[in-house]
Amino acid sequence: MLNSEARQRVLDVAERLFAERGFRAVTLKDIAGEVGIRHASLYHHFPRGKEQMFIEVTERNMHRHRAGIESAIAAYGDVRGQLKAVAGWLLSQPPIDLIRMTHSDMPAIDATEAWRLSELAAETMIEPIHTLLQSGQARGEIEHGDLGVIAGGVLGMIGSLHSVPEDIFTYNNVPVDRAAMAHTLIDVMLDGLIKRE
Amino acid sequence: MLNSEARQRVLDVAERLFAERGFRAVTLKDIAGEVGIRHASLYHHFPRGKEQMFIEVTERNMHRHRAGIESAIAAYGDVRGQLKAVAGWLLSQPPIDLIRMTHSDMPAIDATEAWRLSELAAETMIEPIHTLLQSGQARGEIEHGDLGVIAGGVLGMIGSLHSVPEDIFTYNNVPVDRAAMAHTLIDVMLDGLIKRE
DNA sequence: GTCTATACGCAGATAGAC
DNA sequence: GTCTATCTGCGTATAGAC
Repeated sequence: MLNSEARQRVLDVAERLFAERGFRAVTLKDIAGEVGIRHASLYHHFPRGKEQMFIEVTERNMHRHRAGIESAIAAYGDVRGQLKAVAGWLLSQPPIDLIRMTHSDMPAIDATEAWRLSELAAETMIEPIHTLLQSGQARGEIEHGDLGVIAGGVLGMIGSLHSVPEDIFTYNNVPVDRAAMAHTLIDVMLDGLIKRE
Repeated sequence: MLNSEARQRVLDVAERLFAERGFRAVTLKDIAGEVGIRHASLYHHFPRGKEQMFIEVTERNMHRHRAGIESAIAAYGDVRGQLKAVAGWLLSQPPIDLIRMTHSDMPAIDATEAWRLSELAAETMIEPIHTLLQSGQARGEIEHGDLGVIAGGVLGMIGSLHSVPEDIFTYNNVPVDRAAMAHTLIDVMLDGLIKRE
Protein backbone atom coordinates (compact mmCIF):
# COMPACT_ATOMS: atom_id res chain seq x y z
CA MET A 1 0.00 0.00 0.00
CA LEU A 2 1.64 3.18 -1.18
CA ASN A 3 -0.49 5.52 0.89
CA SER A 4 -1.37 3.61 3.99
CA GLU A 5 -3.01 5.05 7.04
CA ALA A 6 0.28 5.04 8.95
CA ARG A 7 2.09 6.78 6.16
CA GLN A 8 -0.52 9.53 6.14
CA ARG A 9 -0.14 10.09 9.87
CA VAL A 10 3.59 10.54 9.35
CA LEU A 11 3.02 12.98 6.52
CA ASP A 12 0.57 14.99 8.61
CA VAL A 13 3.02 15.45 11.45
CA ALA A 14 5.98 16.06 9.18
CA GLU A 15 4.10 18.63 7.16
CA ARG A 16 3.26 20.67 10.20
CA LEU A 17 6.74 20.49 11.69
CA PHE A 18 8.58 21.29 8.45
CA ALA A 19 6.22 24.19 7.79
CA GLU A 20 6.79 25.59 11.27
CA ARG A 21 10.53 25.11 11.70
CA GLY A 22 12.07 24.38 8.31
CA PHE A 23 14.02 21.43 6.97
CA ARG A 24 17.13 21.56 9.10
CA ALA A 25 15.48 22.32 12.41
CA VAL A 26 13.22 19.26 12.34
CA THR A 27 14.71 15.92 13.37
CA LEU A 28 13.38 12.49 12.55
CA LYS A 29 12.97 11.88 16.26
CA ASP A 30 10.73 14.95 16.51
CA ILE A 31 8.49 13.54 13.82
CA ALA A 32 8.54 9.96 15.10
CA GLY A 33 7.93 11.18 18.64
CA GLU A 34 4.76 13.03 17.71
CA VAL A 35 3.52 10.15 15.59
CA GLY A 36 4.18 7.80 18.48
CA ILE A 37 6.68 5.45 16.84
CA ARG A 38 10.47 5.06 16.78
CA HIS A 39 12.43 7.11 14.32
CA ALA A 40 13.87 4.06 12.60
CA SER A 41 10.34 3.07 11.57
CA LEU A 42 10.10 6.15 9.38
CA TYR A 43 12.47 4.50 6.92
CA HIS A 44 9.86 1.87 6.18
CA HIS A 45 7.64 4.56 4.65
CA PHE A 46 10.39 6.84 3.33
CA PRO A 47 13.43 4.74 2.37
CA ARG A 48 15.33 7.78 1.17
CA GLY A 49 14.99 9.47 4.50
CA LYS A 50 14.43 13.00 5.60
CA GLU A 51 14.85 14.66 2.23
CA GLN A 52 12.23 12.43 0.64
CA MET A 53 9.83 13.28 3.44
CA PHE A 54 10.45 16.98 3.01
CA ILE A 55 9.85 16.87 -0.73
CA GLU A 56 6.64 14.87 -0.51
CA VAL A 57 5.38 16.97 2.33
CA THR A 58 6.09 20.23 0.56
CA GLU A 59 4.28 19.05 -2.54
CA ARG A 60 1.28 17.99 -0.51
CA ASN A 61 1.29 21.27 1.36
CA MET A 62 1.38 23.23 -1.88
CA HIS A 63 -1.47 21.26 -3.40
CA ARG A 64 -3.60 21.84 -0.36
CA HIS A 65 -2.79 25.55 -0.45
CA ARG A 66 -3.70 25.81 -4.09
CA ALA A 67 -7.06 24.21 -3.40
CA GLY A 68 -7.66 26.38 -0.33
CA ILE A 69 -6.73 29.59 -2.08
CA GLU A 70 -8.79 28.84 -5.15
CA SER A 71 -11.89 27.93 -3.21
CA ALA A 72 -11.50 31.11 -1.16
CA ILE A 73 -11.39 33.10 -4.37
CA ALA A 74 -14.37 31.27 -5.85
CA ALA A 75 -16.52 32.24 -2.87
CA TYR A 76 -16.47 35.95 -3.74
CA GLY A 77 -17.08 38.07 -6.81
CA ASP A 78 -15.02 41.16 -6.00
CA VAL A 79 -11.34 41.74 -5.39
CA ARG A 80 -11.78 42.94 -1.82
CA GLY A 81 -13.81 39.94 -0.78
CA GLN A 82 -11.51 37.56 -2.57
CA LEU A 83 -8.33 38.95 -1.02
CA LYS A 84 -9.81 38.84 2.46
CA ALA A 85 -10.94 35.26 1.93
CA VAL A 86 -7.46 34.29 0.77
CA ALA A 87 -6.00 35.97 3.84
CA GLY A 88 -8.43 34.03 6.00
CA TRP A 89 -7.27 30.80 4.46
CA LEU A 90 -3.57 31.60 4.80
CA LEU A 91 -3.93 32.57 8.44
CA SER A 92 -5.77 29.32 9.16
CA GLN A 93 -2.72 27.33 8.02
CA PRO A 94 0.80 26.92 9.40
CA PRO A 95 3.04 29.68 8.05
CA ILE A 96 4.73 29.26 4.70
CA ASP A 97 7.97 31.13 5.05
CA LEU A 98 9.20 31.87 1.55
CA ILE A 99 12.31 33.65 2.79
CA ARG A 100 13.35 30.62 4.78
CA MET A 101 12.52 28.32 1.90
CA THR A 102 14.72 30.34 -0.43
CA HIS A 103 17.67 30.91 1.87
CA SER A 104 17.71 27.86 4.10
CA ASP A 105 15.50 24.91 3.08
CA MET A 106 16.25 24.79 -0.63
CA PRO A 107 20.06 25.08 -0.35
CA ALA A 108 19.96 22.06 1.97
CA ILE A 109 18.41 19.65 -0.52
CA ASP A 110 19.21 18.35 -3.99
CA ALA A 111 19.46 21.27 -6.40
CA THR A 112 17.10 19.90 -9.05
CA GLU A 113 14.42 19.19 -6.49
CA ALA A 114 14.96 22.58 -4.92
CA TRP A 115 14.37 24.32 -8.21
CA ARG A 116 11.23 22.30 -8.86
CA LEU A 117 9.78 23.03 -5.43
CA SER A 118 10.54 26.73 -5.72
CA GLU A 119 8.67 26.84 -9.01
CA LEU A 120 5.78 24.96 -7.46
CA ALA A 121 5.62 27.37 -4.55
CA ALA A 122 5.53 30.37 -6.85
CA GLU A 123 2.77 28.85 -8.97
CA THR A 124 0.78 27.86 -5.93
CA MET A 125 0.98 31.03 -3.92
CA ILE A 126 1.47 33.88 -6.36
CA GLU A 127 -0.27 32.80 -9.51
CA PRO A 128 -3.81 32.52 -8.15
CA ILE A 129 -3.59 35.97 -6.56
CA HIS A 130 -2.12 37.38 -9.73
CA THR A 131 -5.03 35.94 -11.71
CA LEU A 132 -7.52 37.26 -9.17
CA LEU A 133 -6.12 40.77 -9.61
CA GLN A 134 -6.13 40.50 -13.39
CA SER A 135 -9.79 39.51 -13.36
CA GLY A 136 -10.57 42.45 -11.12
CA GLN A 137 -8.75 44.70 -13.54
CA ALA A 138 -10.75 43.23 -16.45
CA ARG A 139 -13.96 43.99 -14.56
CA GLY A 140 -12.79 47.57 -14.10
CA GLU A 141 -12.45 47.33 -10.34
CA ILE A 142 -8.79 48.15 -10.11
CA GLU A 143 -6.14 49.88 -12.14
CA HIS A 144 -2.35 49.74 -12.24
CA GLY A 145 0.09 47.56 -14.10
CA ASP A 146 2.50 45.43 -12.15
CA LEU A 147 0.00 42.91 -10.83
CA GLY A 148 2.59 40.13 -10.50
CA VAL A 149 4.67 42.22 -8.14
CA ILE A 150 1.58 43.32 -6.27
CA ALA A 151 0.43 39.73 -5.85
CA GLY A 152 3.76 38.91 -4.24
CA GLY A 153 3.50 41.97 -2.03
CA VAL A 154 0.04 41.05 -0.79
CA LEU A 155 1.29 37.59 0.00
CA GLY A 156 4.28 38.88 1.94
CA MET A 157 2.13 41.34 3.81
CA ILE A 158 -0.37 38.71 4.88
CA GLY A 159 2.29 36.11 5.60
CA SER A 160 4.13 38.46 7.90
CA LEU A 161 1.13 38.40 10.22
CA HIS A 162 2.23 34.92 11.20
CA SER A 163 5.07 36.52 13.12
CA VAL A 164 2.80 38.48 15.42
CA PRO A 165 2.42 36.25 18.47
CA GLU A 166 -1.17 35.18 19.08
CA ASP A 167 -3.05 34.52 22.31
CA ILE A 168 -1.17 37.30 24.00
CA PHE A 169 -2.12 40.92 24.44
CA THR A 170 -0.42 43.85 22.76
CA TYR A 171 1.04 46.70 24.78
CA ASN A 172 -2.30 48.49 24.60
CA ASN A 173 -3.98 45.50 26.24
CA VAL A 174 -5.75 44.87 22.96
CA PRO A 175 -5.91 41.18 22.04
CA VAL A 176 -4.21 40.24 18.78
CA ASP A 177 -6.58 39.46 15.92
CA ARG A 178 -4.68 38.52 12.79
CA ALA A 179 -7.76 38.39 10.59
CA ALA A 180 -8.69 41.95 11.53
CA MET A 181 -5.15 43.07 10.79
CA ALA A 182 -5.29 41.39 7.40
CA HIS A 183 -8.53 43.21 6.60
CA THR A 184 -7.00 46.52 7.57
CA LEU A 185 -4.00 45.90 5.33
CA ILE A 186 -6.07 44.80 2.36
CA ASP A 187 -8.29 47.85 2.69
CA VAL A 188 -5.22 50.07 2.70
CA MET A 189 -3.84 48.27 -0.33
CA LEU A 190 -7.08 48.84 -2.21
CA ASP A 191 -7.96 52.34 -1.05
CA GLY A 192 -4.54 53.83 -0.35
CA LEU A 193 -3.24 55.76 2.60
CA ILE A 194 -3.21 59.12 0.89
CA LYS A 195 -6.26 61.24 1.49
CA ARG A 196 -8.75 61.45 -1.36
CA GLU A 197 -10.61 64.68 -1.90
CA MET B 1 40.26 43.63 25.47
CA LEU B 2 36.53 43.13 25.34
CA ASN B 3 36.09 44.10 21.73
CA SER B 4 39.26 43.10 20.00
CA GLU B 5 39.84 43.03 16.28
CA ALA B 6 39.55 39.26 16.20
CA ARG B 7 36.33 39.28 18.13
CA GLN B 8 34.84 41.75 15.67
CA ARG B 9 35.76 39.54 12.72
CA VAL B 10 33.94 36.67 14.39
CA LEU B 11 30.89 38.82 15.04
CA ASP B 12 30.83 40.01 11.43
CA VAL B 13 30.80 36.49 10.03
CA ALA B 14 28.38 35.19 12.62
CA GLU B 15 25.99 38.05 12.07
CA ARG B 16 25.76 37.36 8.38
CA LEU B 17 25.39 33.61 8.75
CA PHE B 18 22.78 33.77 11.52
CA ALA B 19 20.80 36.35 9.57
CA GLU B 20 20.85 34.21 6.44
CA ARG B 21 20.20 30.76 7.88
CA GLY B 22 18.95 31.11 11.42
CA PHE B 23 20.27 29.89 14.74
CA ARG B 24 20.00 26.13 14.32
CA ALA B 25 21.25 25.92 10.77
CA VAL B 26 24.56 27.64 11.50
CA THR B 27 27.35 25.58 13.05
CA LEU B 28 30.36 26.85 14.93
CA LYS B 29 32.52 25.24 12.29
CA ASP B 30 30.76 27.27 9.60
CA ILE B 31 31.61 30.44 11.45
CA ALA B 32 35.14 29.45 12.37
CA GLY B 33 35.78 28.25 8.82
CA GLU B 34 34.86 31.59 7.29
CA VAL B 35 36.86 33.50 9.87
CA GLY B 36 39.83 31.23 9.19
CA ILE B 37 40.29 29.74 12.66
CA ARG B 38 39.35 26.50 14.45
CA HIS B 39 35.95 26.28 16.05
CA ALA B 40 37.38 25.70 19.50
CA SER B 41 38.98 29.14 19.34
CA LEU B 42 35.56 30.75 19.29
CA TYR B 43 35.18 29.85 22.96
CA HIS B 44 37.97 32.24 23.84
CA HIS B 45 35.78 35.14 22.67
CA PHE B 46 32.41 33.66 23.60
CA PRO B 47 32.81 31.40 26.64
CA ARG B 48 29.10 30.62 26.75
CA GLY B 49 29.15 29.33 23.22
CA LYS B 50 26.77 29.54 20.33
CA GLU B 51 23.83 31.03 22.17
CA GLN B 52 25.94 33.90 23.47
CA MET B 53 27.13 34.57 19.93
CA PHE B 54 23.60 34.58 18.61
CA ILE B 55 22.36 36.98 21.24
CA GLU B 56 25.20 39.45 20.80
CA VAL B 57 24.99 39.25 17.07
CA THR B 58 21.24 39.81 17.02
CA GLU B 59 21.59 42.85 19.25
CA ARG B 60 24.31 44.30 17.05
CA ASN B 61 22.22 43.61 13.96
CA MET B 62 19.21 45.35 15.47
CA HIS B 63 21.21 48.38 16.51
CA ARG B 64 22.63 48.71 13.01
CA HIS B 65 19.17 48.39 11.54
CA ARG B 66 17.77 51.03 13.81
CA ALA B 67 20.52 53.41 12.74
CA GLY B 68 20.09 52.56 9.06
CA ILE B 69 16.34 52.94 9.14
CA GLU B 70 16.44 56.19 11.06
CA SER B 71 19.01 57.77 8.79
CA ALA B 72 16.96 56.69 5.77
CA ILE B 73 13.94 58.41 7.26
CA ALA B 74 15.89 61.53 8.13
CA ALA B 75 16.94 61.97 4.52
CA TYR B 76 13.40 62.72 3.32
CA GLY B 77 10.55 64.97 4.36
CA ASP B 78 7.57 63.08 2.99
CA VAL B 79 6.11 59.66 3.69
CA ARG B 80 6.63 58.35 0.18
CA GLY B 81 10.29 59.28 0.08
CA GLN B 82 10.88 57.99 3.58
CA LEU B 83 9.26 54.61 2.96
CA LYS B 84 11.23 54.12 -0.23
CA ALA B 85 14.44 55.02 1.53
CA VAL B 86 13.69 52.54 4.30
CA ALA B 87 12.99 49.88 1.68
CA GLY B 88 16.32 50.68 0.04
CA TRP B 89 18.09 50.19 3.33
CA LEU B 90 16.33 46.92 4.14
CA LEU B 91 17.07 45.49 0.72
CA SER B 92 20.75 46.39 1.08
CA GLN B 93 21.00 44.17 4.17
CA PRO B 94 20.77 40.43 4.73
CA PRO B 95 17.14 39.46 5.26
CA ILE B 96 15.62 39.65 8.72
CA ASP B 97 13.12 36.86 8.80
CA LEU B 98 10.68 37.64 11.59
CA ILE B 99 8.65 34.50 10.98
CA ARG B 100 11.71 32.34 11.40
CA MET B 101 12.78 34.33 14.45
CA THR B 102 9.40 33.78 16.06
CA HIS B 103 8.87 30.13 15.21
CA SER B 104 12.39 28.71 15.09
CA ASP B 105 15.22 30.88 16.49
CA MET B 106 13.55 32.10 19.66
CA PRO B 107 12.20 28.73 20.82
CA ALA B 108 15.75 27.38 20.57
CA ILE B 109 17.31 29.76 23.09
CA ASP B 110 16.74 30.73 26.70
CA ALA B 111 13.18 31.98 27.14
CA THR B 112 14.05 35.22 28.90
CA GLU B 113 16.58 36.17 26.27
CA ALA B 114 14.13 35.19 23.54
CA TRP B 115 11.50 37.50 24.91
CA ARG B 116 13.99 40.36 25.20
CA LEU B 117 15.24 39.92 21.63
CA SER B 118 11.69 39.73 20.27
CA GLU B 119 10.88 43.01 21.96
CA LEU B 120 14.07 44.55 20.60
CA ALA B 121 13.23 43.42 17.09
CA ALA B 122 9.76 44.91 17.26
CA GLU B 123 11.12 48.21 18.57
CA THR B 124 13.83 48.31 15.96
CA MET B 125 11.85 47.39 12.90
CA ILE B 126 8.28 48.46 13.51
CA GLU B 127 8.50 51.44 15.78
CA PRO B 128 10.45 53.79 13.46
CA ILE B 129 8.05 53.09 10.60
CA HIS B 130 5.09 53.57 12.90
CA THR B 131 6.49 56.91 13.98
CA LEU B 132 7.18 57.90 10.38
CA LEU B 133 3.55 57.23 9.50
CA GLN B 134 2.27 59.14 12.52
CA SER B 135 4.35 62.15 11.53
CA GLY B 136 2.95 61.95 8.03
CA GLN B 137 -0.52 61.83 9.45
CA ALA B 138 0.21 64.85 11.63
CA ARG B 139 1.38 66.74 8.53
CA GLY B 140 -1.89 65.85 6.83
CA GLU B 141 -0.31 63.62 4.19
CA ILE B 142 -2.12 60.44 5.08
CA GLU B 143 -5.27 59.36 6.82
CA HIS B 144 -6.42 56.16 8.51
CA GLY B 145 -6.11 54.81 11.99
CA ASP B 146 -4.28 51.56 12.50
CA LEU B 147 -0.79 52.80 11.78
CA GLY B 148 0.90 50.17 13.95
CA VAL B 149 -0.62 47.37 11.93
CA ILE B 150 0.18 49.18 8.71
CA ALA B 151 3.81 49.62 9.74
CA GLY B 152 4.05 45.88 10.24
CA GLY B 153 2.41 45.25 6.90
CA VAL B 154 4.82 47.51 5.05
CA LEU B 155 7.70 45.74 6.70
CA GLY B 156 6.39 42.30 5.75
CA MET B 157 5.71 43.42 2.22
CA ILE B 158 9.22 44.79 1.73
CA GLY B 159 10.86 41.92 3.55
CA SER B 160 9.16 39.38 1.35
CA LEU B 161 11.11 40.78 -1.60
CA HIS B 162 14.14 39.02 -0.14
CA SER B 163 12.58 35.77 -1.31
CA VAL B 164 12.57 36.75 -4.96
CA PRO B 165 15.83 35.30 -6.32
CA GLU B 166 18.15 37.93 -7.67
CA ASP B 167 20.63 37.82 -10.55
CA ILE B 168 18.28 35.65 -12.53
CA PHE B 169 15.66 36.61 -15.09
CA THR B 170 11.94 36.25 -14.62
CA TYR B 171 9.82 34.23 -17.04
CA ASN B 172 9.32 37.38 -19.12
CA ASN B 173 13.10 37.72 -19.54
CA VAL B 174 12.90 40.81 -17.38
CA PRO B 175 15.74 41.08 -14.87
CA VAL B 176 14.67 41.21 -11.23
CA ASP B 177 14.98 44.59 -9.56
CA ARG B 178 13.92 44.46 -5.94
CA ALA B 179 14.17 48.21 -5.41
CA ALA B 180 11.81 48.86 -8.31
CA MET B 181 9.39 46.29 -6.90
CA ALA B 182 9.52 47.96 -3.51
CA HIS B 183 8.70 51.32 -5.11
CA THR B 184 5.74 49.81 -6.92
CA LEU B 185 4.41 48.32 -3.70
CA ILE B 186 4.85 51.49 -1.69
CA ASP B 187 3.08 53.51 -4.37
CA VAL B 188 0.17 51.08 -4.28
CA MET B 189 0.08 51.27 -0.50
CA LEU B 190 -0.12 55.06 -0.63
CA ASP B 191 -2.37 55.54 -3.64
CA GLY B 192 -4.48 52.37 -3.56
CA LEU B 193 -5.39 49.93 -6.27
CA ILE B 194 -8.96 51.11 -6.66
CA LYS B 195 -9.55 53.62 -9.41
CA ARG B 196 -10.05 57.21 -8.34
CA GLU B 197 -12.38 59.36 -10.32
C1' DG C 1 4.66 -1.83 10.20
C1' DT C 2 7.17 -1.31 14.09
C1' DC C 3 10.74 -2.67 17.00
C1' DT C 4 15.88 -3.03 19.08
C1' DA C 5 20.55 -2.56 18.26
C1' DT C 6 24.19 -0.52 16.21
C1' DA C 7 27.26 2.26 13.20
C1' DC C 8 29.03 6.64 11.94
C1' DG C 9 29.72 11.28 11.62
C1' DC C 10 28.90 15.89 13.21
C1' DA C 11 27.97 19.57 16.54
C1' DG C 12 28.83 21.72 20.91
C1' DA C 13 31.90 22.02 24.47
C1' DT C 14 36.26 21.65 27.64
C1' DA C 15 41.33 21.13 28.85
C1' DG C 16 45.60 22.40 28.32
C1' DA C 17 49.86 23.34 25.18
C1' DC C 18 52.01 27.06 22.62
C1' DG D 1 44.43 34.15 20.56
C1' DT D 2 44.79 30.15 18.47
C1' DC D 3 45.89 25.51 18.40
C1' DT D 4 45.32 20.07 19.08
C1' DA D 5 43.07 16.56 21.43
C1' DT D 6 39.29 14.69 23.41
C1' DC D 7 34.64 14.03 25.37
C1' DT D 8 29.69 13.59 25.01
C1' DG D 9 25.41 13.56 22.95
C1' DC D 10 22.54 13.80 18.95
C1' DG D 11 20.97 13.00 14.18
C1' DT D 12 20.85 10.13 10.15
C1' DA D 13 20.90 5.80 8.57
C1' DT D 14 21.11 0.46 8.19
C1' DA D 15 20.34 -4.50 9.62
C1' DG D 16 17.57 -7.71 11.07
C1' DA D 17 14.08 -9.63 14.63
C1' DC D 18 9.11 -9.83 15.58
